[in-house]
Amino acid sequence: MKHIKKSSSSSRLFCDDDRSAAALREMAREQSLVTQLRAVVLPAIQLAGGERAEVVAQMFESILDCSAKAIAALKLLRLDHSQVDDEVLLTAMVDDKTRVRKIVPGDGGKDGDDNAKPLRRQRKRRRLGDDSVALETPVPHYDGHQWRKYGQKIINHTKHPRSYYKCTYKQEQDCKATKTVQQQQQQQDGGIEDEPVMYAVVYYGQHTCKPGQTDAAVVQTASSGRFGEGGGEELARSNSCSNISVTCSSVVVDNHQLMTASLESCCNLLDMAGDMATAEVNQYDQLFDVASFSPFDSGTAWAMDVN
DNA sequence: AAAATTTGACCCGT
DNA sequence: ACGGGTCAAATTTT
Repeated sequence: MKHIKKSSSSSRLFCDDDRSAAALREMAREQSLVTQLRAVVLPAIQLAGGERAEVVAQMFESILDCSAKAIAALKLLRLDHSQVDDEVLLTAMVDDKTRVRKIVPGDGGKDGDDNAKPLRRQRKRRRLGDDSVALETPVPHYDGHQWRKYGQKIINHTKHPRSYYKCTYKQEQDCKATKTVQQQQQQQDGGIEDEPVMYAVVYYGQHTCKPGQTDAAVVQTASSGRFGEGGGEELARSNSCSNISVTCSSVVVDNHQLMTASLESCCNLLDMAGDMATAEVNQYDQLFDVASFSPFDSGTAWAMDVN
């Protein structure tokens, strides 16, 4: 019987926290995998020509929507929890600011002060707590939507800039969806050479634009333009309150082996997709917009070169 | 010419 | 005050 007492409440908390965090990670991973699967499956179905493509696309959308909602719900729970046990958490995790975000209700802080500034326009700024979904993927551009880049920023302590996108139909249809994409730091050291470039994608808001006006023929390579050079890297998709990092992998036991195995399967999968697309393009020559469904562009190791 | 991206300034939450 | 999200003029691409 040593010091296993006073910390009992906090350790329990950590346990819960750990478990829910693990659950969140798994769910985010699921999202990443589904996203990647979609990038592989949809192009194939499209090329096979089928009215099924739309159905399948819808199903993918639904699946992703489900997990996004589940993630959001779980996050809310975590948030509540952390508020209730604020004191404990705050004292226990002083040095982990990113993990516990305390929500201060009042915070009058800096009001008054009505200086006469140029007052360009009232900008709504996204808040960190807003519902969002984050995930990591090698195919940040394929998500079935069209995006318009509206900014790029160099983020502290990161090697690659973050790109900001809003729905192409923001104007016409007032769609509020946005997303950010940022290439992940290549985690070297492992023996894995051709490790796929991964992008962190965070999705904010729901799409309210109607897909009807944007069928496959219209969907352009939302990213074929000029990326990759000076620093226009992109990321993929997500939408949650905090940054959940996911790595493509499958269920398992041994962490290390898991990573390796999953990465390999991931690469294989993507290679297959690349081959598929290339083959089809060569064969039909008219490529029915394969590119729009196979965002294997800049930086990544895809064999396909759209142009 | 129109549409999309780049880029630096602007602004706001922390 | 700082960091990062957004705006909008300039530039590039289509």
